[in-house]
Amino acid sequence: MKIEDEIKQKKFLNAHQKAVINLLYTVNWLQGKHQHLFKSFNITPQQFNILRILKGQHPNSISATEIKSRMLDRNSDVSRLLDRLVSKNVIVRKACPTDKRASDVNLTDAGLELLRTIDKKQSELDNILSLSDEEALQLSNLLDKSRG
Amino acid sequence: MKIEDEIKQKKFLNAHQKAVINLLYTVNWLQGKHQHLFKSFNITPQQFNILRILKGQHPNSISATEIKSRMLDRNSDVSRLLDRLVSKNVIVRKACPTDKRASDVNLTDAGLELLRTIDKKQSELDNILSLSDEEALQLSNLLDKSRG
DNA sequence: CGAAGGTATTTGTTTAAACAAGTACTTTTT
DNA sequence: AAAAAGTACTTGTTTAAACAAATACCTTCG
Repeated sequence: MKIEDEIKQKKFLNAHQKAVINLLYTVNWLQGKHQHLFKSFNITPQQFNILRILKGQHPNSISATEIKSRMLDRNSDVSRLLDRLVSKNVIVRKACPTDKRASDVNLTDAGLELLRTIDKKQSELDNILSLSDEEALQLSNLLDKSRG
Repeated sequence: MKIEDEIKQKKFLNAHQKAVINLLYTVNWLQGKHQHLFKSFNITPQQFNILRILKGQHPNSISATEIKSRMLDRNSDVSRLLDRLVSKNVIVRKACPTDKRASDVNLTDAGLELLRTIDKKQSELDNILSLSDEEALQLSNLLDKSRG
């Protein structure tokens, strides 16, 4: 369905404005799908984002600051996001031996297990976009270019 | 800058996954820009979204339900969003004469004035994306297709 | 060395999102 | 016409964002 019909706005000032609104609308739709999947595992998309980053690093640990720099939303309150993940027993925070200000964050066995479980449903996520591989690539390239 | 470098993740499972992550990342970036602009007017992007919908309708009124159906984020708590706009004196809520459950929402003069002021800065928004008109259109079409 | 400045993270506070449940109608159905 | 079902919100509550400020530690430089 075209964006004009989705939000019942027939006219846009120009192609840029239309693309911006379409981006905002589409990601909202996308986040809804993500939330639905993650909710069954009792985590939020942002929490999954952190788990994904930790997995890429596993079995090495990583600091909160480094996590923040890799997050999709860098304005996040990483400190309290980590608190929530600790209370779910999927990550652990240890004091960094070389820098007492910093913390080393790691996945727990339970965290790894959770990621494995989610991975099994990952296919549902990967095929959310109704695009061919070539179109997906084209979209990604346009997005890279969009950010200037 | 490519998404790989932005989030320091070199490998993606496939083109779909990369496009999904790029979408989430790009919109986050985009919302940051929007928030920065709207903050100077003391409103949130969602509040602006509602004002924009009301403007498209002006001088006619529109119900809360209809506003919700046109919003970019349809899960919003429209009721309290409208409360906040009322308390800022930019909209008014009247009882709908034909349906006592419904409310008629309208922009106030102050609301129109606010929109005019924002419009003057609109050009900053319209050129956020570093894309040609053709590319913007192409992006919009890919997004429409993405949602299936 | 010791002040000055930078970094990593936590904490506080205000505001908004998320989800469920309630209220007051209106419309449909029997 | 009265019960049942649907609609248009509103309210309550829990959880998370947003933004500013504080804390504790590291680094640098005179």
